[in-house]
Order: sequence, then structure tokens, then C-alpha cells
Amino acid sequence: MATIRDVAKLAGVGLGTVSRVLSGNGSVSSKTQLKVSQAMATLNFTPNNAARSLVSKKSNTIGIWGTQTSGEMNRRTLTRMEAELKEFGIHLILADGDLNASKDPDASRQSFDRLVNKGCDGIIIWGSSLPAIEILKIENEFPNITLLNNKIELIDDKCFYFDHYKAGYICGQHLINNGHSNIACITGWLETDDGNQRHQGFLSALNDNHVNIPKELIFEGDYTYRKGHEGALHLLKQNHPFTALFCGNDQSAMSAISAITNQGLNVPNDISVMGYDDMNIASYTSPPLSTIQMPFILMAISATRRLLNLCYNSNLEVNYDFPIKLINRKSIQNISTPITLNPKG
Amino acid sequence: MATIRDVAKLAGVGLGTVSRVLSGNGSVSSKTQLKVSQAMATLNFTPNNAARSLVSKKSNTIGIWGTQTSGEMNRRTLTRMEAELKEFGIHLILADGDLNASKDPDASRQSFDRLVNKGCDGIIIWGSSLPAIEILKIENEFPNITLLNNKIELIDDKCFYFDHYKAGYICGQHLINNGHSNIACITGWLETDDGNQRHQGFLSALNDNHVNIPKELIFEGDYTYRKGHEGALHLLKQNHPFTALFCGNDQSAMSAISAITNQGLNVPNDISVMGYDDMNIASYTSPPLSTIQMPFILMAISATRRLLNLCYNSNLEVNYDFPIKLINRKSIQNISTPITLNPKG
DNA sequence: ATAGCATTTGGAACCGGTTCCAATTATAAG
DNA sequence: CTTATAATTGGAACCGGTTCCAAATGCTAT
Repeated sequence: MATIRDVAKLAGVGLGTVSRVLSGNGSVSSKTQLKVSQAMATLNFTPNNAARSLVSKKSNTIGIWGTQTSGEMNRRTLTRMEAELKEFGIHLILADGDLNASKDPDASRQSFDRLVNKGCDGIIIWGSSLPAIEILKIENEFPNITLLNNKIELIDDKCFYFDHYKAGYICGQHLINNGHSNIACITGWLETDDGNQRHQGFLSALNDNHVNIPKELIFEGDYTYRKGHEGALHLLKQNHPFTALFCGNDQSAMSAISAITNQGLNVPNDISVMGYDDMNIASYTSPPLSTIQMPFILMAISATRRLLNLCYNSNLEVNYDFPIKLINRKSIQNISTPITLNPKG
Repeated sequence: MATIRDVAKLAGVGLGTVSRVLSGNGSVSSKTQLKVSQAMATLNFTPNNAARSLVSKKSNTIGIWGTQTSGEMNRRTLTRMEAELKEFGIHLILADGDLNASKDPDASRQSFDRLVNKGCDGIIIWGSSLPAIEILKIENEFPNITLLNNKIELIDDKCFYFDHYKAGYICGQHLINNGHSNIACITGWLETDDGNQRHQGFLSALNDNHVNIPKELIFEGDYTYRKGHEGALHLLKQNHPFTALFCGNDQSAMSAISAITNQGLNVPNDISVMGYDDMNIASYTSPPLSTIQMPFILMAISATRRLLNLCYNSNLEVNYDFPIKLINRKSIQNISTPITLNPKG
């Protein structure tokens, strides 16, 4: 590997001159510029990253931490973030937190510190598997962080989240608007804030409409296909017939539909199913899934840009408002005779 | 940030001594060892990565490149690879190649070079979107690479792939064994080797069994849900009734099932459907999907370990043999009266 | 031609580790 | 108590960039 000194020697100029050509700072005459460029080309020179980082104290690297949950969306989002960073010559380092982060904050803190020690200029914290106090402690020592799909009041300007409570509320309301009053649910992963919030919102909608949901019709899921399937079978066995089912995410909704269908029932004729996420496949299930569209990629882009602004004093446009969109497909049957739209019952 | 010199001063020892304590190379008396450790603790010292890399010429970083295709599996695989690297203190840098890599090798070469210039000690090339000649050229200049889901004879020891040809053959054979002779197919993305190979294998099975497949029943897909759906509708409209459908991956199989069902037909009673990949959801579709299990994570682990061996002279165990497993669920109906098992017809 | 100012240039010093050699200290043997 | 040998230690030199200052050069106006 050729160094800056090799280039200087070949071009017959001083060290500083080569550096100036490289960085573009400082003035260099066009003739020297040319000489140096040619020397760099013939030597196939590429600047050494470590040396640069050592003096600039920037690694041009940002980390993403705690991305364990969910699937397809997750991958596409990573790709999109990487694309965003690539434009500025920044690299993305992956560090999946421990799945049981919430149970062992020490272990996750350690995996976070790995990123800091690695020299990441900033870190995106994805998800809410770490307690808020822990994150605030982290933010205090290492302020270049941004939160994706998590909300912490004290550092709201670094948080990019979706109003899961409201979205959950809208789901409940939507089922009620379609005439359902016997409603079951398979929750998301309740140990995460976002899973919990959408569940609370959903319950509030029922409550505000004086719709009662017996404990037996609430099945605690964890976002997986397995639990969705298991949950649907469990709910069908209870002594509480229901006409609608709200699932904490599309994955569990899809496997619930499969379980319901396998039991000889029809979706939506016998049971309406509402999902949450709007995965790619949601348009292609049978029946196509009514769901909540999560503008995850938009959130991720803003979280990424905010972090870039923090780390490199840039001034990229950032968005904090991510509207909730209900996607109405075919998995929900309207069973009300007269339409009632008054939310306050 | 405290430096090694601060530590040396506080501990009252020389520079080299601190370095020796840090790296564990060279002998240090237990008393000095203790003094230095204490100084490091009080100063909250962490070694600077850039400085280390500068002299060691190792970045303790490996890159993963060209991971554009597919979804859920992909994400889980990344997590698993990261876990593998974490054990050795190595970080994973993500660099998604251009989606149209095959169309613009220059652009993808550039995005590969970004990783090299970044100083990655090694790079995993995922997929076959780059032509073999290009990869051989790369390998020549930068030998620390490993290929995942791609086979290039000349560097077979760096390739971790699955025999898609044979797996495709097994799929075709399986449909024939179940009595089908009017078979349609929605191919995978034929611009990738793996998509092409499974298609060729499938065709060979039909050919070896003297089963003819009209051009109208071959729909060129691209692994997406959209094309699966579109393809199924297209095939149903042809003047060639068929009883079985082979899809290039589970995603297109799932949306094809949905399209078939929406047309009022039943899977598998009217049409049997065979998938490929064994995504998580394949057990939870209706009907559950018969498919080929891709041992992707195992392949990824071996590719990662081989690369570690290349980069850091380690000697981790590596596996090159990934058996093909047909997972038989409910999406295929046996319509043969007497069972015929002779593959050579 | 020359003073006065702006532009361009060279290179020492530095970033924070590692390596290596010479010097010092400890230990064993005679 | 030497002397030989091994274990420990300090610190200069280096990795390959960037920064900054002093020196050199170019240009304009008088």
C-alpha cells in the first residue's frame, strides 16, 4: 500500500501538499494538483482509514444496536439506512443486542459498549428492549444516539417513534365500527413498550365504547408465527365465541388466519382478523389482511439523519411526525346492520 | 479519553509496560501488573481502536456485501453471523450491493471497494449477483473473501452453497411422484445463479420423466410476492390446465396460493403447490407449505468461520456439505392411483 | 526595480497505540 | 561474593495520516 509520503516523493512535493490535495482544504496550484493526482493514480493510492481516524477522532462509522425483533421489514430497513449513510461515506456496523436485553441490562450494556469502544461516531438504538433509565444513563455518557421505535420524554428530540397507543386505539375502534362486540386478541410482545402500547390503546377503544373483553379472550403473544397459531387455537377453545380478532402484528395475524381456516372456519365470514405492520405479504394472504401501516422506513431514515446531524454537524431534514394509516383489505367483515360511527358510544 | 501515556504516568511505569499489560504479550511482574490495572481502572481507560489498527494493520472488522435479496431469513442470518464474530471481538459492517449489480458491475465493484478501503480484514460476498469473472478478479487482489450461496469452481474452498440444481430436481421429482404430469412453474429470479439452477434442476426432473411442460406454463418470476400473485393469475388464464405448481421460493408460493384461493380454487385439492426455502411462515400458511429447507444459517456460519480462518489464521471448524431436505406439509396432493417411484420412467 | 500583500509550499509535531532493543533488576549457580 | 542467565522494564521509533507555522514564491502597484 502506497502512503502519502510515497506520493509526495513521486510527485516531487511536500507531505502537506499531498494532504491538501486529498482533503481539499487549503490552496494548491492547479499544476501541483495535477502532479499529485497523477502520482496518486500511478501508485494506486488510497488513504489509510486508521491513520485518518487517529487524528480526526472520527471513525466515519455508525452503529446500530438492538435490532433483534421481527423480520422482513427489519432487513429492508437496514438496507435503507445503509443507503442513507453511504451517501455521506459513513459505514454501518451491526450489533444485535441480546434477545433478553430487558432481563439482563448488564449484558446489553456491554454489547452497547462494544460499539462505543469500537469508535462508532454515533449509535442508533432500535427498539425498546432496554429500560428508559438505562438509556438515559447511556445518553449522558455518550450523547450521539438516536432512538428508533422508542419514546423517552427527556430526549424526545432524539426519538423516532410511532404512536402505537393511538394506532391500537384505531384498530379497536375499527372493529367496533364494523359491528363487532365480541372481540378477541393476541397481543404483541408485552415486554416491549411498543407491544404494550398498542395493546393498551386497543383496550381503551373497547372501553370507551363500552365493549367488554373477557380475560379468556386475551392471549399473550410475542410477535411470532408460532404464538399466533397457538393463540388462535387457544382462543377458539374458550367458552367465549367471538367475531373479531386483533393481532399484535401481521405475523401472528397470518398464522392465526391459518389456524382459524384449518379449523374449518372462514375469515372474514366467521371471524374478522386485524393485523398490524403492513408487511409486504399482507396484500397477498387469503384473505388480504387489513392492518396498520407502519412507516418504519421513514422513521428509520429520520433517525439516521438526526444521528448524522449530531455526529457531523450536518443539517439534514428530519421528520418527527409519522401518520397512522389503516389499510383496509378483506380480512374484516362488516356485521353491523345500521352503521354507527359515534366513538363515544 | 485517557491514553496509554496517562496510564503509564499514573502507574509510574513506562509506556511499553502498559502496552504489555494491555496485550498480554511479554512478561510483566505481578506487582506492576496490578499497579497498571488499577491505573487503567481509575482513568477508565479504553484503548483507541484507530491507533491500534494503524500499527497492527488489522481493523478487526469484516464486511458483508451484496445481501440485497430476500427477507426474514436474511435478517436472522445476519444476526447469527454477527453472534459468531462477536465471540472473537470482530465487528460486522453492512454494505448492501446495488440491486442491479448484475447490470452494472462497475457500480457494485465500487461499493465493494468501499469496504476494502474502509479497511475490512475480510469480506463475505452474499449471493450471485456479480459475474464469476468479476469475483475472481476481486479475489485476486483481495483474497480474504468468502462466498455465500454462490459457487465458483476455481475458489471452491471459499464457497458455501447449496446444490440448487439437485434441490430443483428433487422438487420436480416430488411432484411427479405424487402423480402430477400437468405442471406449471413460477421461476425464481433467473438473473441469479441460484434462481437459474433450481429452475434447470426442476426442468431436468420433468425431462427425465418424460413430462412435458409447455412454455405457457413457465412464468418468469423474481422471488417477490407480487410476481407470485401475478404469475399464478397469469398461469390460470392459459389454455393449459395444470394440477401442480412449482414456485422458485416460498414468498412467491404463498402469494400464488392466495391468488389461486381467491379464484375459488382449492390448494391442494385443485392445485398442488411446492415452495422453496422453508421460511418460518411456511408451517403456518393454509395449507402449510411443502418446501425445500435451506440450511442458510449453517451455510452462513461456515462462511463466516472460513473467513475468520483466512483473516486471523485461526482454525475454526468449517462445513462444506449442506444436505437437501424436502419438507412435506399439506400443499401437495397425491393424485396417482398406483404409486410409481422409478425416476428414470 | 521594489515594497507589500496574497498564495502556495515544505515539513515538524502530533494522534495513541505497538515493537523492539538496550538497560536494569532479579535469580541461580559456582 | 562473583558471575551467568533470565525476567522485567523504559522509551525511541514507527504506523500513515492532519494541522499549523514559517518560508518561499507570485503578483500588483508605485
